[in-house]
Amino acid sequence: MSTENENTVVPLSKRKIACKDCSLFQICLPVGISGEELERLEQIIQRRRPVKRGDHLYQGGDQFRSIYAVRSGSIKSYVPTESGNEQVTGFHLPGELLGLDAISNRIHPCSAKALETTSVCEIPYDEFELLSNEMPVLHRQLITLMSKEIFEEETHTVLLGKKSAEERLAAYLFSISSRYHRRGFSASEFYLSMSRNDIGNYLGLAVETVSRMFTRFQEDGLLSVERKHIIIHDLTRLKTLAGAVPSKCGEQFFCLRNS
Amino acid sequence: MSTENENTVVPLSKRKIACKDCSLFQICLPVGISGEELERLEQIIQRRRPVKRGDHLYQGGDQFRSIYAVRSGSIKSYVPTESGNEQVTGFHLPGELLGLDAISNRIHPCSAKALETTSVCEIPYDEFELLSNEMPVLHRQLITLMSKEIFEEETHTVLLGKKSAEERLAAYLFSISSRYHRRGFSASEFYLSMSRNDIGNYLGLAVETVSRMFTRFQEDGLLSVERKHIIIHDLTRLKTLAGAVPSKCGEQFFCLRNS
DNA sequence: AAATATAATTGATATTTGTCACTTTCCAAT
DNA sequence: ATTGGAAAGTGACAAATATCAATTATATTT
Repeated sequence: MSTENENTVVPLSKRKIACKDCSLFQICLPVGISGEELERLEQIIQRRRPVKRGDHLYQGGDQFRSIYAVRSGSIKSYVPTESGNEQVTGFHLPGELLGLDAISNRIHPCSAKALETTSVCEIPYDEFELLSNEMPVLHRQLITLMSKEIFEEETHTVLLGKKSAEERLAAYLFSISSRYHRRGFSASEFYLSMSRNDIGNYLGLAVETVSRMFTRFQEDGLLSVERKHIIIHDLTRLKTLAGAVPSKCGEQFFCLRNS
Repeated sequence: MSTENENTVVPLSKRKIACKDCSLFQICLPVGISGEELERLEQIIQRRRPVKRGDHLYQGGDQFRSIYAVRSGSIKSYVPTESGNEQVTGFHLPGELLGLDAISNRIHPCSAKALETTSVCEIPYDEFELLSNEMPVLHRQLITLMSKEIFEEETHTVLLGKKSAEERLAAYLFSISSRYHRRGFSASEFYLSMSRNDIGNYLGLAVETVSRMFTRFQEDGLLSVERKHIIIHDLTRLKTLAGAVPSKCGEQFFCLRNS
């Protein structure tokens, strides 16, 4: 079962850091939400005590109660399958939401596990719904974020359906790089919080293949890799290696996460 | 460019068939929308003249204006890539929506092409938005449908990431069967409106592999296939062959489309 | 700090599926 | 009805990646 009730939750409004002061504000709530609206939203947002590496935010099959926004750290979403393997469906970095796939069914189809010590904002969905009746801007913002998520999933479908192992890893690294960059971190140097196993799983590749690709990229001088520490030497070439981009969308494609 | 402006559009309210009389009502608008609310929604819904096989509803890169619901026929969504190939991202049967991936960006990342003569309801998004401000139930319904779509995409990610060619085709046929069944058609006998090429593309397989799998299934007595005409002889075995299902979600998984 | 378990890497080999070439069947246009 | 072209099916072969096995490096625990 979920660890949901084992952690103390504290209303965000009673803590020092409010949304308007949060460094993720622009990413998490990009539309114009006015001061008063923001205050009311904050009253329902709860900040959980940080979850430790390996802890679950929720598990597949759990009742759906809240959606979550990552504040710091990172979360892996995966579909636990009967056979015991899992399929990793996504990684969530600061400013990104998770749990959106459970709204319709009120049951989490995925599990969500912290890859490191991670803190999240919890948004109890029933309260969010209630508030949204008076503040349509909240619904609109959720719809926008869900549309982005659908787009991201399609992008991943292209990756799994069309790309070679090399293109997959390149696309993956480029995506992580862009997302970190957006958050004010270096685009060319970062730590991967996920294991090679998780990366391979997410990309539909064997761990060994991921290792070999890292080795190849390093031999080619594209990047330096030492375990989880990555330095990209040529971002342009990385993007090229990542391959096929939807035509006509042009830069839109790569900039979506950043807009 | 899009064919969007080449077709005559007629307000649905001026036509004989209204939502409440539509056989897809339960599928397209499953939540309780009251009589008055429905009428107001219908006033903005437009029914396009049927689109012919091969015609586009919109193309990748087009400006986003509306979301669409399929009334009859079928639509293929695909990401056109620079290299000229495409990645098929989904098939839309009667009662299903498309265009949800374009809401955030206001540009269609995918193209949508009719697989046969198809009629759709067009929902101009700006007007839908305006109406939703007064009728939060509309927003709620859209959010529910988007959540389902995200879930479906995750299911497809599991297919592409973990399943063998045999499992992929079995899962595909089972999905189509369930969706037709839900619409009051036979679960065991149907026509596939999409080509082997499209199926293979969608499933991340070569056309030839799809052909071989059909042959194998037929030799095994699982089904009869004659071009696009399919008769499933053993739905239970088909479901078993389709393989991995998220644990704990149990029947939820397969019943989602039906609830 | 040592011991143990976990994760990552590398090489050798196997397997699945893709590619290519060709044939057959079907559908649509004349 | 005929014909041309696309779609589907089949076999032979190739290639990419998975699997297996072994080693090394790195965390984690005691």
